[in-house]
Amino acid sequence: MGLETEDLRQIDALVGHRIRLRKGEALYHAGDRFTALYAIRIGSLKTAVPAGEGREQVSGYHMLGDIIGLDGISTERHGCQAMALEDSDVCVLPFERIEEMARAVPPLQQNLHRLLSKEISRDQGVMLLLGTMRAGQRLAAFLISLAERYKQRGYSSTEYVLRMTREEIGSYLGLKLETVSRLFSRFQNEGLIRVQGREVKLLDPVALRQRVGQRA
Amino acid sequence: MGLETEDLRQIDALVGHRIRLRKGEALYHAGDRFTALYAIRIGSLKTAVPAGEGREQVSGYHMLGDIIGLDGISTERHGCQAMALEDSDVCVLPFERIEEMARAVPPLQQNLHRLLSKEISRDQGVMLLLGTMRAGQRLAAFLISLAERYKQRGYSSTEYVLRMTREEIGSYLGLKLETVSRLFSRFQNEGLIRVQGREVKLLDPVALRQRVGQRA
DNA sequence: CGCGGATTTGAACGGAGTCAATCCGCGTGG
DNA sequence: CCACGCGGATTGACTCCGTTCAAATCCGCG
Repeated sequence: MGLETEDLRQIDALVGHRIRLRKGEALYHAGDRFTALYAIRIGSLKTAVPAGEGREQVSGYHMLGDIIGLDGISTERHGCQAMALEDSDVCVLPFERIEEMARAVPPLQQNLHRLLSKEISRDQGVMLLLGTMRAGQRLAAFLISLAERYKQRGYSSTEYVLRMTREEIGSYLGLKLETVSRLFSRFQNEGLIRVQGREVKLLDPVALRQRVGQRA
Repeated sequence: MGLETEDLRQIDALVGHRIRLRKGEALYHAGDRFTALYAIRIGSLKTAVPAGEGREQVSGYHMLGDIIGLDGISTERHGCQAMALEDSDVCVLPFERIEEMARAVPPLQQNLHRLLSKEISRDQGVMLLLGTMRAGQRLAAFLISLAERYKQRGYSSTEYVLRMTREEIGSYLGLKLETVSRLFSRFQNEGLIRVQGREVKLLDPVALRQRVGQRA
């Protein structure tokens, strides 16, 4: 996901400019011409793929250090929309310049490949979640994955604030918002978490993790 | 998905050796060390990611010209298993050599990036399928996608032989094998297709395509 | 020719969706 | 300052699609 500090310095060398986004503002839309990748420096974004008839599915939640836009390379057009979930700041990484530098700097080339491959692995994880897990397992997996990502970034791994609505979480997990809401309540009753609106505290991460692997 | 003839010639230059696979034989397993990508020259393979407790989910069906193994780059280990669905032949493309050549030959570099990005787009399509579609829509989408891929390769786009069992198809689509079987029967009763075992004929591709987009 | 895996089909169950009512929190304007 | 409005969240009742369990049949292959 994120890159090492060493690599960040390399990245800095090819940064174009920065873009400020207000909450709810789109960085790009599905169908827009692809020219660059974007590194998140402040805030968080969701990506959503069009699902016909104006509907859409949330395909990812991205935070500090994440690099987005990778799916646009093949068609030269973005396949999804990226929207700020809060006021955010992203760096523009012109892709042509990335390719140039990747040719000259092998470690950067490797990082790029790893980045792309990691995204593939991430997507496979989501496919597994959507294809084989029950609703409760999905939400548990989601909460744990968030915890791990916050931890990596130096934040608390047991307490965080959701940036997405119940509906967006549901869309991401292939569930309806009512189901997500009910599961939050159930997890709270079972003493696994404490929820209040978007504030979440994981009271029993171990039990939560077990939930992911079991058939209930 | 596949590459142009021009590119295939480039690829040929970096081919290692060939591997012959018998039906049911694995090209690699999840956890195996990653060293190369593989181009399918004859036959077809499925990829499957482990899903805990010996279970697994089919994550892809790959045929002539497809290149597999992309998810192993980031961790240097394969994240899934690749198994031949029939006697097959694959070319080994040592990844180190690919990276070398990509540095020297920009068009090859671009192809590699496109390849990786295309895989991400494909996965997003599957996520959409698993996250938003009903069972009937999923199978219809699957049948159509197969038709398109066969067409691209010069085969009939309305008549083909499934290489996967009902169970494997179900696993790929997030359904149980009984559901897949029932849907085949229903589609046949509705005059959309003709099925006999693994032989499928699309009688009304247009209606089938409509099925994907509607809420039933 | 017979075995075993794959497929089909039926009946009953249950988990998540749908529809609907209510509540909560927050920004906005009177 | 506070009442109002509105989007988001919660909760309940009921429905329905896909699963589960079970049995029968088909079929490829040794």
